[in-house]
Amino acid sequence: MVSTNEIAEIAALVGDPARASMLNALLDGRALTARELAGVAGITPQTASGHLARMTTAQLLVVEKQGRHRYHRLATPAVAQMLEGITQVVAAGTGARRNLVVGPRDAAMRQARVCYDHFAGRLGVVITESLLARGVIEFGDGSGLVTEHGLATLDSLGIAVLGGAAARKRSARPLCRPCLDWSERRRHVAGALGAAICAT
Amino acid sequence: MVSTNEIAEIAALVGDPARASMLNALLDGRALTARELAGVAGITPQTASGHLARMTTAQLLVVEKQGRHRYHRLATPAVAQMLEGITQVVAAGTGARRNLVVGPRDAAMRQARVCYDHFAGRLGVVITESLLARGVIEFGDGSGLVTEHGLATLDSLGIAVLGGAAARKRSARPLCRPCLDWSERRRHVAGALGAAICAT
DNA sequence: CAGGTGCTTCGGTGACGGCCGAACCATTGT
DNA sequence: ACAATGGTTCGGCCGTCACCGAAGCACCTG
Repeated sequence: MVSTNEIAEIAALVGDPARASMLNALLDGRALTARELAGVAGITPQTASGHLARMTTAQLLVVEKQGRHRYHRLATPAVAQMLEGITQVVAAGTGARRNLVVGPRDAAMRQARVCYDHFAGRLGVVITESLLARGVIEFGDGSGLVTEHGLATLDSLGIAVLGGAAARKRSARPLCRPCLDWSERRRHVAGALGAAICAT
Repeated sequence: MVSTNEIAEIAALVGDPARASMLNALLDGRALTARELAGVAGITPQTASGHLARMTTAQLLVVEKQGRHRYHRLATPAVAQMLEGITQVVAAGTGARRNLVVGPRDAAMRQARVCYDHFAGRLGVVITESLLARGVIEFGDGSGLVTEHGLATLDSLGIAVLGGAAARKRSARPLCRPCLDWSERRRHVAGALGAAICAT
């Protein structure tokens, strides 16, 4: 059973303005650093660090250390849904017709959304499906790769995936990584390939 | 736009163990008094009164004064959904398979649930649909009534809707009121008729 | 009109927690 | 190896808020 104390614990975490700002900034699925989150919350980095640590131990966030940066992201889609639920209550309290304004914008958001630097949402999923069907990319478990055939195809489309063979080995960033989208619950292309497509 | 401060304000309200207990006790749609809520929260009535006042001004609760009692109830279904969302996060954090335990019980809950004193859930909706199809009741906007034909039908089923003609006029309580169910989002019979059917 | 009950308001106390300054690790680049 | 940068930990300050005792208000009942 879920005790009320646990509910209060989670709610209290969201109940601080600084933490609420950070969670809100992470709502679109991006992964931000502690400094960036401190900026949006209007607090110093050391204070933000404490907040982030607490939210991470409470399973609200997950960290992904990458070099000297630590990217923070919402742990599960359930967290986003919870925030959505709270927002609904706020909207219902401050004025009922607020939904009419948010509704269309939200629908457009779901359609073509940018997740950090690559396409997400329905558009991103469709693109990914197409690339998979044409044999341009392949997905393993937790990783992805671009086929030789796919590399040529992308070049012909004017998508510069890599600067050169040298850069290919240097780049610590995964070239093609599956990323589970929240609204669609399906994989889409992330990593350098996703960014390149998005730039094009 | 919904500011993060408003989100934090609402979340902070839920973030207190005492208030979370009270909200949890009100989750099934019942209306409880301040004393009862103080009991479930384990605090004195005067402390509970302060909590209830704050939640009422924040539009989380509505009060219904009835004699010297003051019944407190969740203001909107959105509040219940918000609590549901928080609970989901708690369940996801404390162990993923918790849903397997809660799931069946929750499903049974959705099937035949009692909302204060009348049927809700899927069973309640089905009954209501049936009554509507047979012309026993009719729904307007925000109110409902029992037809003459329906009164006879209910009598033949052994459902004592009214004690007598005198009681019919006395009762300040609406005889048949549509009540929007949370899980089904569809109307079901509330009021005295719902209570009578439930008793039978 | 008393007497009783439910509820709220007021005052004071205590503790939890957010905040920042300063010092301390870790990683990168020159 | 040495600065530089991002991030975390520690110590102390201060505001906010939950809590209860006591008194006051509102409403039923005899």
